[in-house]
Amino acid sequence: MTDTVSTGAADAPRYDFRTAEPKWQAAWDARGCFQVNDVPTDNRPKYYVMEMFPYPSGKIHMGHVRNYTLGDVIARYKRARGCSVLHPMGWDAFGLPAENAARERNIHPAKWTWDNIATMRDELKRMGLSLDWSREFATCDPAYYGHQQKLFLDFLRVGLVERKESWVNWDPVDGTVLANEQVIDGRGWRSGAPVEKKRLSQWFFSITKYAEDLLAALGSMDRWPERVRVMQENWIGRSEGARLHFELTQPIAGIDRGEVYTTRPDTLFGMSFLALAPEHPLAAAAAARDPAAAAFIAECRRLGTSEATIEAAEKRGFDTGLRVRHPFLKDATFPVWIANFVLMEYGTGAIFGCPAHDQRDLDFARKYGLDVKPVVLPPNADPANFSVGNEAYVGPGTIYNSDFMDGLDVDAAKRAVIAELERLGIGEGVVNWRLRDWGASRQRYWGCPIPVIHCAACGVVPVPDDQLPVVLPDDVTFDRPGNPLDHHPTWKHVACPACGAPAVRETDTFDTFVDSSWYFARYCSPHADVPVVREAVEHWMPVDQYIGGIEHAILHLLYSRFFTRAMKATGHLDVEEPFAGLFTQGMVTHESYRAADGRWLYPEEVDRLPDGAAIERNGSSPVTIGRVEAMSKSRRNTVDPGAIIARYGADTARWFILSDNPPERDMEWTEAGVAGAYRFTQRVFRLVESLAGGSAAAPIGEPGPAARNLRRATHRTIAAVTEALETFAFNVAVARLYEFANAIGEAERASDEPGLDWARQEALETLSRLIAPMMPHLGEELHARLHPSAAQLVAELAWPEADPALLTAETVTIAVQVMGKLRGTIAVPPGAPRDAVLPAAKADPNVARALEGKRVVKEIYVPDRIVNFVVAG
RNA sequence: GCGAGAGUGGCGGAACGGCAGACGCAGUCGACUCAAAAUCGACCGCCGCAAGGCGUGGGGGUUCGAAUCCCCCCUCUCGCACCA
Repeated sequence: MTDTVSTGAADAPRYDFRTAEPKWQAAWDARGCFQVNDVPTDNRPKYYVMEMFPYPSGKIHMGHVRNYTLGDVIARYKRARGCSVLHPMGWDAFGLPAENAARERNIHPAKWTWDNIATMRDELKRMGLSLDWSREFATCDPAYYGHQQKLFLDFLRVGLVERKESWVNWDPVDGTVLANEQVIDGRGWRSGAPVEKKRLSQWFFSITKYAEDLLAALGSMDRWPERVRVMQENWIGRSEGARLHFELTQPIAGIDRGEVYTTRPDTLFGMSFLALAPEHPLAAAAAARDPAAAAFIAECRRLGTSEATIEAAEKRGFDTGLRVRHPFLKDATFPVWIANFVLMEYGTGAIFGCPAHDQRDLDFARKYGLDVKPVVLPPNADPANFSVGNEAYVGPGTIYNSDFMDGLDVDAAKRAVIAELERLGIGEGVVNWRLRDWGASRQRYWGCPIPVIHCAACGVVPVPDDQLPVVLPDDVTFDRPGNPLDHHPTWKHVACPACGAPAVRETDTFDTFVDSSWYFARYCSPHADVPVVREAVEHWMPVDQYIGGIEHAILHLLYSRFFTRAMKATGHLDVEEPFAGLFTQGMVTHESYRAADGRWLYPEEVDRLPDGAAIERNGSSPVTIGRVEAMSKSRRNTVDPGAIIARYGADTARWFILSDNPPERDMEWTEAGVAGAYRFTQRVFRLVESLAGGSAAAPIGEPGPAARNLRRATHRTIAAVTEALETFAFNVAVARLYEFANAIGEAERASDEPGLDWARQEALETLSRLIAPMMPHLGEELHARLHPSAAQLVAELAWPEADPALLTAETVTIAVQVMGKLRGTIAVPPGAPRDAVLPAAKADPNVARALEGKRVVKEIYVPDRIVNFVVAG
């Protein structure tokens, strides 16, 4: 055949993604390319890749596109590498926005949610993701949440769930309780309203029972980002110290002592006061007899955690007039204060204050004129002169002024004092955790009902398994504040399953984080009539690669780790860690635009001028170009994926999003970048068109140099792209494919030498397959054009293998340095011997000039890399 | 304050201790066009006419050789933050 190099023709064939993309999506679908069995029927290695499932808020956004593209590249690559790949998708479908829509627009939350799911499913399908759609589910479906109720009841049976009264975070705007994890800087994570403290009866998952294990396991999770592990570590917050009690000189309201937790028991002799959290029972006892104390406590509560944050530096206290005895100093007593900086949630809600060696205690002591008595002497300090000013001494040193601890260092003193406290029976060494149990009750309609019944006679009665699922009623109204389930005329009134007497259903629903704490397990057997089928989860779990945003570093990921352990404890599965590998992607950002009158403008409302300035599209008034920041509706710097896919195709969107930068960093979405990616799809298509479908035979004799070089480029690209995909360096994989396309284009221009078409055929075929994880539709289209009668799709083909013999170039260029500075390059065969290379290096004119008149004292030669002459003088 | 990460052309970014800036975007010039778009070709770190010099946040060090390893410092981003 002859080479018909079509370059630059105006009528060059154009890749029509509008017909190609639906065509290949239908082909994958028809052949069930991405479906796997719950329990394997072959012995291929399993690979479970999953992205965080979306909340069906309306339409997909660019963050989804990035997330699902990343996962899809991995899924397609692993499939080509011979794995049986589980790649599922579903919907995190319960949540407050659905109720807000109901209140604001009078749409039922279920309808709003299912309509959004339909829209978003459609959009995801247009992306050409290699998902097993037969596993799709939504968490708002009783077929899902009924099993969640079963899990809850199982957890209840083994004591991993309990109902207890506690101080909770109350969001006055959303009208619900929030978990600690959902309070950001003292404000509700959704509403942004200052959170109040309330005492309520709530359901708690006993996540603290696994504190030790959740922390210890982080150490071996080497495929998680360091960042996330550290965040979880801090959140779990292990500390070692002592718990001890102080006797009150006079009991109050039946209380005769106060218990504190400290990590510095070695400073016990430096005590000058005891401080209570405002919510502490002893504080309440003091308030009961002293209106001033009550007023102080009320003031603390009114300020709440939110404004307390703003006033963080301001320490406030109230002296109750109570006094406690020191455990070791016979006659010493100390005042008991209520202090706003002591947290009821941590330790025992009470501390002993040692101002000399704790900055907070020192600030407090200075403000209220309390004693400051040093008991740790810094190295080389003079005990007669050492004193503490406005900075507490928290470093190492020798204990003094401390009776039996005198002369010990800090660690030895801690051991000594704990031993003494234990001997006297007034305290003990303990490990303390910052982690709290997970309060999961929410006073909301659009969530999974908590399957218990409250009976006046029997107490809390679990709903019997055979009455599950407890289904949400459809006929609810949103015309008044509060929980519609509670307002419903009949739903909550049921007979007690134990005694048959009239009883009341629990009207709280679960925190939606419960829904997402086990969905990865449900995907393994999504249609089973039990929560999970053991055989299926044992085959597929853990998730080999989980991908999502960093914003879930604590909440979702920690809850899921807990749930997996609890499911193991209740016999549902047999793994501890749900996610063996975790990848956290960066955000998608965009420039923001502002009109002269301050209105934010969408990118499509703005035109860029050649000089870089911007004007409004319909009016030519100037536009201020703002910062590049995360896409958000409020700043209107969003780009609708649906519009991009309609205009450029899914492959272009996928290619650009992968090519821009490393996936863990924030990427900037730009129109120019998308256009560049689109041009590449057309260029690659033209390369294949130019070969015009024939299959070229191998040459009889030795192929020409252009053919040989192209073959080497082909095999080196296979190796390079493989390596890049293995390490998540998708931007590098893209770069290697650009280079490869350039190499193919160059070969095209070579003379019609023997074997060139044959080498081009191999190159293009390889290109179609290497490109397919990123641009699957284009990959199929190229493959079909190269092999019009092919029986298999690229999606069904194995990954190309690089021939090791073709991985090195025929000649290598070696850099020649003199004293570490580059003076020239020489071309030699790979692995050329030292005594052939060094004379050639010296013969290079530039090198010769640099060596002139110098004495070479050392010659460094690293084969295929470098020559370096070290000279004297 | 504590912790984690990052500083490389106009921009995004490449680079087992071995030719810094691959690849893309933007830009410049040229070809093809009546013209434009598209396409194709060439150029594209800084200073310099050139020879050459200088260059990976700054300063030291190790090495024949450092963006890369070690020490000190600076800046930025993110997370946590009264946790006793």
